[in-house]
Amino acid sequence: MESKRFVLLDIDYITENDKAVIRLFGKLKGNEEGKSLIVLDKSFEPYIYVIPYDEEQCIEDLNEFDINRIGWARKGYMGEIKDFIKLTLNHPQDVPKLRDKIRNLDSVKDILEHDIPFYRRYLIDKAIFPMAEVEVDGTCIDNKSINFMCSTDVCVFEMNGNPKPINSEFPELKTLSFDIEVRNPKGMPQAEEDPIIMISLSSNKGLQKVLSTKKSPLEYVETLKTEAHMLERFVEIVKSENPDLLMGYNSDNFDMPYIRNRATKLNVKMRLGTDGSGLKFMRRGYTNSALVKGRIHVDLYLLSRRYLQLDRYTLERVYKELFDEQKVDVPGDEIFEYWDCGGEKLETLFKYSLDDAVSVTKIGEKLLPLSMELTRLVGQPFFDIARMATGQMVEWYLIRKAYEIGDMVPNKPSSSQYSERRGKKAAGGYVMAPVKGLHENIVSFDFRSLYPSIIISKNVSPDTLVKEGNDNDCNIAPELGHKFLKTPVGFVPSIIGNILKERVRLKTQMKNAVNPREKHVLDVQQQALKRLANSMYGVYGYSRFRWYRIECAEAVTAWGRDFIKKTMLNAEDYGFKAIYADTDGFYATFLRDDVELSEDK
DNA sequence: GGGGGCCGGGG
DNA sequence: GTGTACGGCCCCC
Repeated sequence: MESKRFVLLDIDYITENDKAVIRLFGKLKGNEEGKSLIVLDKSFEPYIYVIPYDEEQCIEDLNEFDINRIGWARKGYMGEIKDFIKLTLNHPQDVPKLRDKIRNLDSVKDILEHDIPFYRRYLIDKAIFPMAEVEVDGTCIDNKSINFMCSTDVCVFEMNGNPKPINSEFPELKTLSFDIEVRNPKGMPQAEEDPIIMISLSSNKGLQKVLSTKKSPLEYVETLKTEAHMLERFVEIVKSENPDLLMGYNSDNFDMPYIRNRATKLNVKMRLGTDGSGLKFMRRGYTNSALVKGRIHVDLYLLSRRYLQLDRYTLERVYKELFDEQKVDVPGDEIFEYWDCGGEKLETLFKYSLDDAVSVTKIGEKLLPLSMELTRLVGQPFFDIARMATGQMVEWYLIRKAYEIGDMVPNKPSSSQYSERRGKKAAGGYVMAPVKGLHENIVSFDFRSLYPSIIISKNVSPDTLVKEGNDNDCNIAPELGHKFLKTPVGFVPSIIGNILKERVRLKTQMKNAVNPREKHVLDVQQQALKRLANSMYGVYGYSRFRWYRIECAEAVTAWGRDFIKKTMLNAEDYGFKAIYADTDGFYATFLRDDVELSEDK
């Protein structure tokens, strides 16, 4: 028995002898620093909860199914502590197979926690976080015995017991950015016909290279005989560089699928994964994502859309925004001409291609830290976080917190619940149309984190919402009259409260920090908390969310409107006349100068 | 004003 | 994969 300490990069599961085996992908720390690791855990089992109408009958009915075992669990649910049947199944895929049959039993009222993917369940139950360090005990196993082909030098390790989370610093990751150029003389590239002519690579450790089938005096150009050789060389470089992150721009929907299609046509195996596996594609709603096992493929287009507020999100535009520099530009429909022409034109194309990959590396350096912190906060894989809307992050954060305090996680809405919810919409924030004209002496007022503050101060939460009760014990929302218990502190308010407290702590620490790098890390951490707190209100109003409660959404905005209107009236007494208001702040002109300016809020 | 359709990025 | 999730803008009635 030995132990391994590593940065947890990613997680999935495979099936061996009809049983699920969790795989933790990591980078080793300590004396084998930098080597890739795959930890296997064969001991984790899928489970769901059942609320019975008739316990005895229910257990009898459940025994008819091919399930592993039946037990009991005590959990908090809708503000009460209750006992639930815990059903342990043989395989994660038995859950979607059996859940409808179980739910439809006459002895069953409902089933719970049947829609939490197995790998996510693992991270939550074992209290481990991606992008942080983990320690495991176990034994190394022979690499070849698991039929891993063409893998990078990787340690495969079978785990005993539980993984231990290590309180660790922000890990330093190796990134490799890539970009392809295609010869497409007729409109948009068609993988059936148009070959890849260049693959540019750029790492955060100094590698800069362009693979191509044409020659160039430029020292960073490496010429390969054929397109197939170029793809093989790309795989070779990824293996030798062994990056943790593979980055592209719109690579989920362009580069990766294109590479896959060309590689299939040319019969090249793109074994980019640390387990020797090829490219995989997942449908995620309206779009695709491309994944490489053991490395994290990040598409910066998605992150740019999430974190930057721009009119357009071309690589050029994003780069300009972050670095205020113009990139080399070659119009897409002229690339084939630059390529065919040769000479200086070709040289420009090489430069452009490398510049794209280098820009991706630089943009990554700006955008990745926030996603990293959100990953460490929410506790779901970086791959998922980089493709998740903030509202979803909030939900997964709450799911983890619910598990920590022994609360049951509400179900996702069924399609009928969803369509019913979609019909209702909570009224929004107060908006006052701007007063026309040129104004002078403008003052702006805004509430710091208005909605999070309301949720906390009014204890707005699904588990504190009451239909009946003594008004004295309740906060009552204006306009609508929704009531919320003053005590105990609700689930969502307590979590937002902790987030805001932690944020204050980080900001103080930040102010006192001397080291600029430390300051920056703390700043990103507090930004991540801010994002999470500010999005938390959304879980009440978005029809797809588990903690959806229209009364909570309505109450929050009603209090918000109430506060801002009262503040505007109040401000008039001090000589301010509001000229424009929106949700959590307003602009006013100062009419009198005999009153001293007071602090806002 | 509200529902349906389309598009984003990439070459 | 304990799958199938966007949001803004334009057009048209």
